[in-house]
Amino acid sequence: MPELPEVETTRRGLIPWLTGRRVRAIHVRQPRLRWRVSTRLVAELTGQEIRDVRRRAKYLLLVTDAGTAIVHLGMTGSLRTLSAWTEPGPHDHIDLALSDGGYLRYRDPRRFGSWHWTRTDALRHRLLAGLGPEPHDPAFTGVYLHRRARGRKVPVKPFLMDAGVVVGVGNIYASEALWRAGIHPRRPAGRISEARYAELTRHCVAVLDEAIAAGGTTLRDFRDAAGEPGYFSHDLAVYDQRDKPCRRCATPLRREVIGQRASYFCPVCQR
DNA sequence: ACTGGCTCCTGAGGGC
DNA sequence: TGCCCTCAGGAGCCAG
Repeated sequence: MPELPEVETTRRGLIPWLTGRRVRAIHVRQPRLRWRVSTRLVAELTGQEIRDVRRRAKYLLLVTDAGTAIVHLGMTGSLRTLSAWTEPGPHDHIDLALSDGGYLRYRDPRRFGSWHWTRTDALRHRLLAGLGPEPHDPAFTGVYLHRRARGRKVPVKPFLMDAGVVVGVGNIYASEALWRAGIHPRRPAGRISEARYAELTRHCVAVLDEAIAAGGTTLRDFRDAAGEPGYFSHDLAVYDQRDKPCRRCATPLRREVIGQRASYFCPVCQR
């Protein structure tokens, strides 16, 4: 669930609670996430002061002098801050006890998320090394997308969701950006003009920015660091809106599976 | 190099 | 009320 806006909303909420705090202790109640949480992470993160909370793609980076914890929220993960201890629920897998008496609590019912530890430059970690540009990176342009798409037959929607192409655009915002750009999600990536790709990059950035401003999209699980849902759900033009009238042309919106993912679009104004 | 398909896991919601 | 089925915001990995 968390796409870039949800991860960024979480990051912004965590910063005032984490930076400058020391990790007093780590409680891993369930180490079996997407990958097993390493004992090395627990050993080396304990006692460290968190210098900064950064984000690369949908990964959150807890930066310390000894190394960096690389956290992914998967589909249902959330990080919450607690000012005092409360009894953990069944899916509260990891707690960081902080030096000010607070806690950072990781909840993830489906356990598709992950926690990694690296002593060196996190951006060179194998999970991050091959990622494409951030949507806000000046390198993310129509020229860039057009070049990357050359010869590709894959539908543009899964192309846009490929983190090797551009990061952070997941199933919701890919549908939204394509609707705004008037591009059919099934159109082969290699058959879109540079000008249309330029338009698409602008819509990607705009929809992600609007979602961040609204605190993200909560469909069911997402909560920010304070436990609050995001409000961008009200502004979704197509995602999860099957049969509702298109906001532009009133045609009933369609839902089709493209690349194994539910996709929502207007069959008339997206070409 | 691409492409499509599978996989990990739990819970919500709909139909009967 | 309960059972069964389908679906869910990610993305690494594999075979062809």
